[in-house]
Amino acid sequence: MIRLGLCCIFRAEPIKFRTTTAKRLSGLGRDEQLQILGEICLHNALTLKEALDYCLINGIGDFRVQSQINPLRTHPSAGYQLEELPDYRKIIEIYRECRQFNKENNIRTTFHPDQFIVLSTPYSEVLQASLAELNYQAEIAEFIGADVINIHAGGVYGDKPAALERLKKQLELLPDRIRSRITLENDDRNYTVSDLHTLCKDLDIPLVYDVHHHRCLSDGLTVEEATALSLKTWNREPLFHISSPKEGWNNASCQYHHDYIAISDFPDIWQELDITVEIEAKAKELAIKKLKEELSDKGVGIRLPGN
DNA sequence: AGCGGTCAAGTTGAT
DNA sequence: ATCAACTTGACCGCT
Repeated sequence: MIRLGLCCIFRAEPIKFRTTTAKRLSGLGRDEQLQILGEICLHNALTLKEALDYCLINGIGDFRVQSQINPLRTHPSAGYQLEELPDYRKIIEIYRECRQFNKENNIRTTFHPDQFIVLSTPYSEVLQASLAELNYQAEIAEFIGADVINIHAGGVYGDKPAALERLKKQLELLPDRIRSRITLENDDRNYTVSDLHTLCKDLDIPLVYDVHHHRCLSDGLTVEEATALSLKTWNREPLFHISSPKEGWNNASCQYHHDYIAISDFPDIWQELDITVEIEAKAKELAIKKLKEELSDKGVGIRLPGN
């Protein structure tokens, strides 16, 4: 059974998360900044609940929460703690309601911090900023019951083994709230499944297999082999990613995501697995609807939320 | 109301 | 040395 995952936002549904910028806040007093940030965080908490409601009604069993659910949370000047926000009790209460809702309805949630989180970095300032961001996302993950915080391995710095060694060391030092949720994903520039699976096995870190990245940056493994290696790293329902290239597989720039998923890009070998597949397609919920119908037509079971 | 310019962060690689 | 590409819209400020 395949659990389909929606990533962060909607294409057609009027479910909108808000954000702001440090520049906009920079001219304001601290109280005014916190007022605005508090309004946005409250709005985003309510919007998260709306998104989860949508998932339940529409047979989507997994939702990826965007990193900016608390905008500028760890920014050097505008950053804040939840407790500083005017409505923080209400915000936390809504997160807890989301957790309960997800538990009752079998909806999985995940986080995917973006490219600025680099545990392989040799620079202590980059590392500290990365850890602060992971800590924030882990706090929200704990509130809402998310079991995955998925990151990339980061840069190479001209020496991949050394970079992997730094990554390994930092992973081992993570506090449990982060460590128990952290996963590593193969990317389309530097680190493949082949590069990562040993580290993942050694540290019991699940490997999120992105088959699109694998097709962009090959490592000699077949899709079947990479799938098998990744599956072995999971102690719970495995999480994989898929997308289709905007310009087709023969184009040099294969990294751009298409609006929809071509059913031919969905690996045959995945069809019989019990996995979560997050759908990285720009048409968002519309792409999931289409893929869900096409998979069902092929007889592939879809794990629906709701019971 | 509509549109264009702008937005925290790291790393790589093209120019 | 500089800067676009990752991804990606949402928001502000100007017509």
